[in-house]
This record gives sequence, C-alpha cells and structure tokens, in this order.
Amino acid sequence: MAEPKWLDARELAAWEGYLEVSTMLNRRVEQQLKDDAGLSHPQYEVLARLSGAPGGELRMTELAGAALTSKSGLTYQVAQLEKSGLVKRRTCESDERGVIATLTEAGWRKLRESAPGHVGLVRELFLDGLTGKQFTAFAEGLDAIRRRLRDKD
Amino acid sequence: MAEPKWLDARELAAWEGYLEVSTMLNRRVEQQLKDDAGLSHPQYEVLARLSGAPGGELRMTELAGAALTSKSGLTYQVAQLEKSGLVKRRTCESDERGVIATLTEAGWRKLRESAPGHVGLVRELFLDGLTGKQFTAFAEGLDAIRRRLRDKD
DNA sequence: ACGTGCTGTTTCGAATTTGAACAATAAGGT
DNA sequence: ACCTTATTGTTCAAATTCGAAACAGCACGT
Repeated sequence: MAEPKWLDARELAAWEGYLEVSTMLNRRVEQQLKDDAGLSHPQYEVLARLSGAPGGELRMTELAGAALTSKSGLTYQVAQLEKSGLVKRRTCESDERGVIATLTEAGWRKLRESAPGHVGLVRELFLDGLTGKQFTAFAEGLDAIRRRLRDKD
Repeated sequence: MAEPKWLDARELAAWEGYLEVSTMLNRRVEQQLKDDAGLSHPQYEVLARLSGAPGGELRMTELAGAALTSKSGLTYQVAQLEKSGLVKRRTCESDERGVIATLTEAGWRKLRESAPGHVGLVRELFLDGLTGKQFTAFAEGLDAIRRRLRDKD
C-alpha cells in the first residue's frame, strides 16, 4: 500500500484542527493559571503531581516522566517553585544523586486554592465541549495515539 | 446541576492523556523538522500556509490567524525565514500598514523538500495510530472542542 | 580498591516566547 | 477638515525553552 506524500483534505483538516486546538487550549490554560494563581502550567502540573504522591514528594525523574517540559526545564520550574516557597528540595537519602521535591504547607494551600479555577476551565473548554459518546471516543483516540507515541520512541 | 470541583478518574485520565499526547507530538514534530529541514514548526507552518495561498503570499494578520505563535512570535519567525531567504516581505499597496509575506523560489523548494518527511511523521504518529472509525470520532471531537474554544473567546 | 560506564541532576549559552508599549496608518463620526 | 478610536505590525526586555556538556554518585566486573 502506498504512503501518499500529501495529506488529503480530511487528514489535513484533522491535523490542522489538532494544531489549532492544542495551541489555543495551551494558551488559555496558561493564561488562566498565570492570572488567577501566578503559576505557569508546568508549575501547576508539578504541584498537582506532587499532591498525588505519598507524602507529597517525588524524585525529579518521576516528575520528569510525563512532564510538560524537558529535563532542564523541570529543574528550572522547580527552582522557581522553590523560590516561591511552594516546594522544598532535599537530596535523596538512599541515592545521593537523587533529589526529592516536597510540597510545602504553602504549596498545598496554593494548590487547593488554584485547583478549582483550573479544573473549571478544563471542564469548560475541554470536557464540557464533548457529549458522553464523543468523550469516550476522543479518550480512546488519545489513548491509541499515546500508545503509538510510546511504541515509536 | 453541580459542577464538581475535581475531575473524576476518567476525566483526569483524559486530560492528562491529552497533555501527554500534545507534549510528545509537539516535541517529535519539532525535532524532525529541525533535524531534517532546519525549520521550527512555526516556520514550517508559515511556509505551508503561504504555499496554499494564491501567489504564495499572505498578509501577516492572515498568517497570524490560526498560527502556532503570538503576533510578536510571528514577526520573529518570519524575520528568520527572511534571513534564510525562504520568504520575502513587502508592504501592502492598498494598506500602508500591512505587510505581505511571499514565498521565494527557495521557499517553494524548501517546502517541497521537507513536506514529505513532515507528512510522513504526522501519518506515523497521528493518523496511522487511529482506525477509520477512531479517526472520524477523533476529528469530530476536535471540531467540537474547536467550536467551543471559539465560542468562549 | 580500581576503572569504566551508567544514571540523575544541574549548568550553560543560544534561541525562542511572551505581553506591553510604540509608531504608523486607516476608518468613522461630527 | 478634525478628532477620536481601531487596526497593523514591530520593538523591547524579561522569562522561558531546549540540548549539550559538565558533574557527581552509583554499580559492576576484575
């Protein structure tokens, strides 16, 4: 089967649609977080992930895993969070190389304060835009693409 | 109807899935273009959009429309493209404020050379990951979200 | 103990991104 | 004509991004 060199109209529309949605969604989320909580999206993600981990702490590598930024970008953002007092860093006892980031009390508070607004926006722009059936199908598509991205790594 | 403050597991998985897919896809595309064509993704998009316009030219505003970057970002990228000789700029005759970007011969060539590789990757990571049915559903979801983004502007 | 290589994290510089402020032109009302 | 407002595009400084190199600690075979 031939792999055509170009995208047909349907394919092109889907790809451009994806690009537009992705760009706009990111812009909006970024802006809402900045305005309402003074956080960048990567920063919020770090806080959220930490909050889901036992003790509110994780190693850098685990944070980097599904992160919105590169390794060095993560270092930068965590440094910013530390400056703001939302996160503390200490070296890992069992592995001197490792660094563990922990949510501070202020970090927990900030997350509690900012989560509702963020979640509200995600609902408004993403989840509520889809009917139940659409949501299921869309989530399935995302999953298929995610698997493929991991395969072709 | 209550708007819950938090996302349930399904919703969270979908949103995080979207974030991961979006991040990874962008990374890969960016890298492929850089490696194979020496272009950033926004730069490629500019070339592609110009190539689809009559005469291979468009005004900045039209380029900015669905662009992957802000207004000032577009200025920057077009300036880069001009430095590389892939695009020319001239002021618009009918509106002295306006600037029209035109694909140069080298621009057309660069696009012809780099499109197959780019399209191949988009296929590999995005389109081919979905069955026909999934593709249709996914595209429909994208459209729904896009409409919503425009509504709530 | 030693060397060699691997892993985890930060540092560095260069490129890019952003919004806000600006300059220039256009458009519309009075 | 005149004044006010809107639109276009660029410039600026500051923040953020990335990858590559540096660095330090671990793990292993010898």
